[in-house]
Amino acid sequence: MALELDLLNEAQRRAVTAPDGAHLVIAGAGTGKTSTLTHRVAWLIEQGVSPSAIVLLTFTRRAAHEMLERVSRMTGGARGVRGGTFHAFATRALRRHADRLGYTPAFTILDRSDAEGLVGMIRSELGLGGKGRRFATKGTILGVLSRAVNTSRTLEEVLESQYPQYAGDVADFEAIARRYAERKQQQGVVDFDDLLVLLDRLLSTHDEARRALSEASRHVLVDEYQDTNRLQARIAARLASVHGNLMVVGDEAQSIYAFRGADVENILQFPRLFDACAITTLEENYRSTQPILDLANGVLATAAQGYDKHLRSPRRGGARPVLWDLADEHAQADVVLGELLRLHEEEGLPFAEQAVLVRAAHHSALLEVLLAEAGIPFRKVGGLRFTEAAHVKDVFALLRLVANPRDVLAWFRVLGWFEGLGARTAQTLADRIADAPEPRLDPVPWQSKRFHADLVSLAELLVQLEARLHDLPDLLETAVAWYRERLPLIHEDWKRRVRDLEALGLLAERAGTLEALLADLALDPVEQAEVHPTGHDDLLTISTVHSAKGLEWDAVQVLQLSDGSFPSGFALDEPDELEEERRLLYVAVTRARRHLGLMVPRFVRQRRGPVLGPGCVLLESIDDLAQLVDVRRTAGGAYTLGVRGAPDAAERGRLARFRDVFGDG
DNA sequence: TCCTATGCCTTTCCC
DNA sequence: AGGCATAGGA
Repeated sequence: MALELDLLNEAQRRAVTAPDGAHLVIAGAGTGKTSTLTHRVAWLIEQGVSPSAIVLLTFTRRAAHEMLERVSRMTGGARGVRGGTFHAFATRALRRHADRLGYTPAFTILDRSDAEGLVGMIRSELGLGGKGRRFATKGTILGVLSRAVNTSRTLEEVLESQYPQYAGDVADFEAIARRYAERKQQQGVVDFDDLLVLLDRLLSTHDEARRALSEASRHVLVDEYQDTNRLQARIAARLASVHGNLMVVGDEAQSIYAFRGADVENILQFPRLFDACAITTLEENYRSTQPILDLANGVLATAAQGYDKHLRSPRRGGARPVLWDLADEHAQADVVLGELLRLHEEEGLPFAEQAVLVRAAHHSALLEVLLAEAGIPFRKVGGLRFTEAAHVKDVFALLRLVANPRDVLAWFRVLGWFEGLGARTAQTLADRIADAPEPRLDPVPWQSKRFHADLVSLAELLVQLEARLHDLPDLLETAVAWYRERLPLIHEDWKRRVRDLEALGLLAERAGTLEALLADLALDPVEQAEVHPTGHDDLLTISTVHSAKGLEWDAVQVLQLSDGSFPSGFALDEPDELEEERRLLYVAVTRARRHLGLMVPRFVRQRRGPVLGPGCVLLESIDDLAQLVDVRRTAGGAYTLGVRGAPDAAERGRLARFRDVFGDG
C-alpha cells in the first residue's frame, strides 16, 4: 500500500486518520490541504470504505480531476470515488430524481450566455427598458437573480444593497424572475443556480431521497469550504445528515468568491452544525520560501478582519520577491518576457514550472503578443473557453435543433444569421415551431421575404442532419460544411474562426453520440488546449488568479498591480470588495514556490476613460513593504510625463507613499 | 410593422 | 468590443 503516513506532519496525520464524525480542517495556503484531503480519501479506502461511498466536492473541475488522480495513484488504481464540483454532483443526483421535482431526467443545462439570452427575450417581451427608461441589461438582471438565489435573499434585498439604482424596479425584476422560472420549466432546462436550488429542495423536502443520497454518501468531504454559499453548505450538511461524516477543508483568508454569493460564515459557523466537531489547523507551509511567506503574511496583516494566521516555512533562505516599478504596460510585458527567459535560462526553470497570474483575463493581451513573437508556447486558463466562442456555439445551436426542435434559444440564434430576419420574426417562427404538435421549420409562409431562400436551405439541412442522427461524425461534418459557407456573413473576423470548426470533429470523436456531446457541455466546457494541442509539453501557464487557486509553480509573475486593474475598479469604493481583492492578492502571492515578481505599471490605459494609476493600494498599505521586496525599476517605457495632467490630492499622497517605499521615485 | 445603422454606455472572477 | 436604445428607412 502506497499510503505513507509518516510523510505527513502530526496535524495532517490527525486529520487523515480521524474517526468518523464532523471535522473542520483550517488549512493556510500551501499547508498541504490537497495532500491531506487525498490522503484522507485513500486512508478511508484502505480502511475498507467502498470508493463509491465517498463524495469529494470541489470548486473547480480541475481540482476534482487532480485530486481523484492522486487518490488513484495512492491506492494503486482505486476508481469510483464520486468527486466533482457541487454543480456536477447535483446534476448527477438530479438526473436520478428529476421526476420528483417536475423535471425530466433529460434536462439540459443553460450556460451563462444561454441564460442571458432567455432573460433578454423576457426583458423585451415585458417591454422593459424602452422609451427613455434605462432598465438593467440582461446580464445585470441575471446577476441579480443569481445573487438572490446564492445568498438566500429576496430580490428586493439584493437590489437595495447591491444595485440601488434599480431599487425602484423590484416589481419588474420579480415579474422577470417569475417568467424566467416558468420558461425554464416549460423548456425542460435549468441554469447553474437551479442545480443547487433543486438539489437543496430535493434534500429538504423529499425525505426518502435525502436518506438514500446520504446513505450512499457515507463520507462527504468538501474542499475550499470558505467559498461555499448558503445553498452549498446546506447541501453538504444534508448529505451527511444520516451519518454525520462530513470533513470540510478551507481557509477563510482565501475566500475570493463573495461576488458569487460565497459566505465566509459557513466556515466560521461550521462547528455548530454537528455535535463534537473536531477542528484541526494546518500551519506549516511546505510550498514557499520564507521571504515569499513574509510578503503573504504582510498582505494578510493589513486585512480589515483580523486573521490570526502566520505561515511558517521549514525551508530557510530564498530570494525576496521582486517588485517591478514600471512605466506602463509595455514595460510590463517586456519585463515579464525577460524574467520568463532569464528564469528559464539562468535558473533552469522550465516554462511549465512558471506562471503569469492576472486579475482579469484580458490583462495579459499585450504579453501574449510578445510571447507569440518570441515563440514561447503557453496555455491560458480562465477567460473564454473553446466551447464558449460564438462560432462554436453557432454550430452547437444547429445540433441542438436536431436533438430538440423546440429549443427556442437555438432557433433564435440560428435565425439571427439571416439578413432581413430580425428579432420579431425569429420570435414568431420559434414560437410557432415550439407550439406545433410536430415541430418543424416550414418556410412556406415566408415566400415573399428576403430570407426565404435561407429558410429553405436551413430546413433542408435539418432534414439531412436528422438522417444522420446516429452517425455523429457525419452529422457534425454536414452541419459544419453548411455553416462554414455562411461564416463570412455572420462574423467579420471569420478567418481566425475557421480553424476551430475543423477541431470540432475531435469533440465528436470523443463524445460518441449527439446526446453525450450536448449533455453538460455547460458544466464541462472544453478548453482551447484540448482541441488545439500545441505539440509542446513545456507550456507556460497564464491564468486568472481565481483559476489559479489550489495550484502552485516555482516562479510566478503577478501582472498589473495597479488601482483599477488589481484591485479591480469595481472594488475601489467598496471596503468589503477591497478586502476580497486583498485576499485575492494573498492567493496570488502564495502560488509561488521560489520566485515571485510583482508588476506595478504606473500607468495603465483603460479601455475608456482616463489612464489609471499610479500605484496599487493593496501594496501601499503593507507595512514595511520596502523590507519585504526588492524594488527594481526599468529605464524607458512608452510613457512620457505630462500626458496625464496634474495629479490630484489622492494621487500625490500615493506618490509620496511610493517615494517612501521605492526610494527616490 | 419590422429591420438595420448609429451612437452611447458598460466592462471581473466561475459553475 | 459588444450590448442596447433610438432613429429612420423599407
